[in-house]
Amino acid sequence: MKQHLIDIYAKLLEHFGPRGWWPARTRFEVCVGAVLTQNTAWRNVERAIGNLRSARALTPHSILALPDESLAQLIRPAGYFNIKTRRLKALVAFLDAEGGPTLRGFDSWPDMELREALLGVYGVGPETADSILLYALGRPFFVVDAYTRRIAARLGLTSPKADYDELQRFFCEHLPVDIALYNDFHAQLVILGNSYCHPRPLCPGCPLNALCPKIVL
DNA sequence: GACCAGGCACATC
DNA sequence: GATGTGCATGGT
Repeated sequence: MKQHLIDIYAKLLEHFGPRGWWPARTRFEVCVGAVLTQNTAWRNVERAIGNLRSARALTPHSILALPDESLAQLIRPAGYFNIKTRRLKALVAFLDAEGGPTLRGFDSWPDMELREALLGVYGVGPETADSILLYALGRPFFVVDAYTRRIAARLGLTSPKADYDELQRFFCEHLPVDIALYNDFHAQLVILGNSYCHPRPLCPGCPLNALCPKIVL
């Protein structure tokens, strides 16, 4: 199985090329995007981030200084704007207080302690925490999302009902601990999900068909 | 017009 | 502990 997962990654890499993720200009922007993309299509997040950039509100202090109503209007295209206003402010307050403007304050934190602290922030669940840990802070946490769950289930690797921790454990147990691999593998699963696994059945032409006969239509 | 999208907190049983 | 529900915009 260990080799199997690596083969799947190799096939994806060959097909899509390195993804160079996360799509953000700064580490802080990764954190903002991680909240805004909760249960939301990325193109809508891009509009919201574009609005924040135009308003020069892509810094911790500017976000914290904005009245809730103003922030909500800026992030409106990303949906759930009232909830996400609260979540964004809670996360930014934590990042600013503990990590400082460059997030360097986190450098001395052990991995698990940092994850627990993030999970304690309002609006930060396991996927948001792991996205921030991996893509903004360079920590070795495999990110599980809807695509990961769907694709792993279709490949017959995990149960469709597997919860977040089970899926994360599965990938971690069957992959070497490698931040660059975790980074690009997740990115590959997202591009695969967007390309072939939408809306429901896996399509002919999926680059995984050659490796995984179970998912051929 | 229905359904879906890179979740999470909270209520209820 | 498991399951259900609210949150909301924009694309297909």
